Amino acid sequence: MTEQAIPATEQGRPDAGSGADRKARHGAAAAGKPATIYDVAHAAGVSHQTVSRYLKGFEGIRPETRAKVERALAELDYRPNLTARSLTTGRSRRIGALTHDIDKYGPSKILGAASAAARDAGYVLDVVTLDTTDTASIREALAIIAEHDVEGILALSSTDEMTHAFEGIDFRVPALIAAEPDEPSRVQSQLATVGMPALVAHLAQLGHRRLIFLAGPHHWSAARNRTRALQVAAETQGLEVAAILEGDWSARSGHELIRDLPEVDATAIVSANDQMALGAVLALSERGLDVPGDVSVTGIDDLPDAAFYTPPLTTLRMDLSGRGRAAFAELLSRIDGSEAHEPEPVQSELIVRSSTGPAPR
Amino acid sequence: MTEQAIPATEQGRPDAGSGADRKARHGAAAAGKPATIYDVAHAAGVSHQTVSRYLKGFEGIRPETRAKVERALAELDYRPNLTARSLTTGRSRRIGALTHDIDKYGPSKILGAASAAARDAGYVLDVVTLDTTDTASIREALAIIAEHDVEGILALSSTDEMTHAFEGIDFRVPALIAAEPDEPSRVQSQLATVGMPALVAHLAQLGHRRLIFLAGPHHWSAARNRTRALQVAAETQGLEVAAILEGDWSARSGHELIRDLPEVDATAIVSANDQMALGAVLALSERGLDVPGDVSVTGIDDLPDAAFYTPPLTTLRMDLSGRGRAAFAELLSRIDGSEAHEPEPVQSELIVRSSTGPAPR
DNA sequence: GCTGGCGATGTTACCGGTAATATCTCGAAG
DNA sequence: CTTCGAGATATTACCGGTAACATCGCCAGC
Repeated sequence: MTEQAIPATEQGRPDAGSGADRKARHGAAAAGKPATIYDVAHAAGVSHQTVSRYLKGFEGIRPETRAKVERALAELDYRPNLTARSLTTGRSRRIGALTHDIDKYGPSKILGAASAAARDAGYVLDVVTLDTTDTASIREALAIIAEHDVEGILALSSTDEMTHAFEGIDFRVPALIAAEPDEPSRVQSQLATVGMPALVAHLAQLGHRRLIFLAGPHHWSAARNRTRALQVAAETQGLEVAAILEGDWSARSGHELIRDLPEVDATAIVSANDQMALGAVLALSERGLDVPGDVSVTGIDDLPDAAFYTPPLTTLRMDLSGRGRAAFAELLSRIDGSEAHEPEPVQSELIVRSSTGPAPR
Repeated sequence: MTEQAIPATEQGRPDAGSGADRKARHGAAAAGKPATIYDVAHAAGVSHQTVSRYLKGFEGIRPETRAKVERALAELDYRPNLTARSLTTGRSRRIGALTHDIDKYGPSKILGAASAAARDAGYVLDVVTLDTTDTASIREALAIIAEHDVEGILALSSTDEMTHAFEGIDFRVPALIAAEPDEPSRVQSQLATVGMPALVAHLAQLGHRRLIFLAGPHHWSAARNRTRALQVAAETQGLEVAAILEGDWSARSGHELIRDLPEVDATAIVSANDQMALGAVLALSERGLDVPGDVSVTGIDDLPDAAFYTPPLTTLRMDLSGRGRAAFAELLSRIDGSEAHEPEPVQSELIVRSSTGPAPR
């Protein structure tokens, strides 16, 4: 299948003889280099455009032509060069993903789900991590992403800095922050209407009347969302919020907040995530308080590990994977202009385990 | 391919004035479209090649020309188009990253570190996740990555399937699996020579003589590595390994393995990671056994949360970030052919907390 | 039998860069 | 005063695709 096998069929050139080696490159695809559509076209004895048409699924190709192309394609193990394609079409099939705390469960879970959804849609995620949370470093990361010619931008952590960095930038491509789907809420938050009330009701039913809330960092919209939901639910159901303490999502911060409390004047601690709850449980036991004997503790998220904490944690299960998928789907619909089917509201479900029990006398 | 067809008019004409609109596109960068070097060249009144030279840092440009280019560059807020550049240079500044379990702490931590290292080197990571561990799906993911024209490929989980999928494929670019740096070991594993012996010595010193090992899944090279290290250390120090039970890294598996044990005939449980240790602790307490009063438990990794388990977990801290950075550095050196400076051996350090204590009588 | 129309395919232009080559300008040497 | 050479800059080709346009062959209609 080498070059000279195609005799004088060379298209429009009169001097068929000597011209044969002029484009030796397109003969038997040179050493190791991936085959191009020109190689395929040459091997099939058609024009590159015919190959391109075939690849696009164009119907009007005669069966015998089609067969030749298919054979050449298979023989040369052709793989399209996305770079070249993207240069003309502007479609790079790449999405920029922006995140810090990728080693934290939430963002990485969302990332994983978004990435899987992306792969199914033929996209890959260009991940750029942030060292710090300041707006400047976010802007820099955005610049890197922009150079890489992505079709959309997805931010995986919804902090104020992120929101701020996104404002006033002309991305030229769709960009969105994968926030909890309810914030800021157009529709009523499912967490606020169902999940959190259920959690609070659970505590109320156990006789608790006073609780301490461990909040997430205030610059995260998800944290504010959860705090607000708790406040509303507690008020509605007549529970008193003795204190709202702000942590940073980490177990360490949950531990420190409870450890440094002058006194634990509540029978329940509600934490904005599971990890702070984990730290709180440890701090309580260090203070000689039993969970759930003296104090009940709850989390939010339902990490896979939360079922195996000692004691297993009562928590609100949040569908983070769904959030990642939904975020990607939303972005995708904005990219190709298709109608975004209303995202199914993310469910939060109360999971009762042994970290909650009857309030002590 | 004959090119004499060129209208001949364009070339040498000196009529600078009227030609201005010939390429109106390159005038005031059309609506929203990013500026190209042609736009910049036009604005600066030089050729696009001069702009390209400037961008490459070429020295021999006259100061006044340089100034014009700089001004135009700033004015148009020029950003290079990586896609176009990569088409000619073949350098896409992209690395394909392959992973499953991205929501697990280990892989995501490694990914985060690799991504940060990549960003510092001007690269981004194209992340493709895997649903399953089978070779076929890995191959498919590799095909996706290959189309996206990456300069190197990094696999973040070192399972046998991954190794197998990598064999016999001509990637045309460097590819490596981010294994624990010691496996298969050219140099002696630091875990085997320092970390694990220290852990075992710690237990021996507390009077333990019999232990149960919770191993990771055997198809992970890291799991085999850890198992072997434990066996050697135990034998060397005269401790008996009562059983080796294989889990899947998850807390759930650790819990099940210990829960289903007919009897716990050992005074210590050594787990191949922290999460299985977490599950083991819960199972022990459900069996009425106190940690560390009746049984001591240790992990490996030192997850951020491990210090806040109840009780806080004695573990071997592994430098996963270092591993991610090292993997990327190694890949990068293979890409640009530079000499790979010998990777610093990843340290493992014994962290003693309260999940270990004196062996009971 | 000429011509219009259409289906199938080929040719050229273009995307935005970089590499290779050509041209232009000037100062120094002959 | 030429000529030469080197530095500075401009022109052209090319990367591998897609889009737009051109061409070719064949059949139907007048």
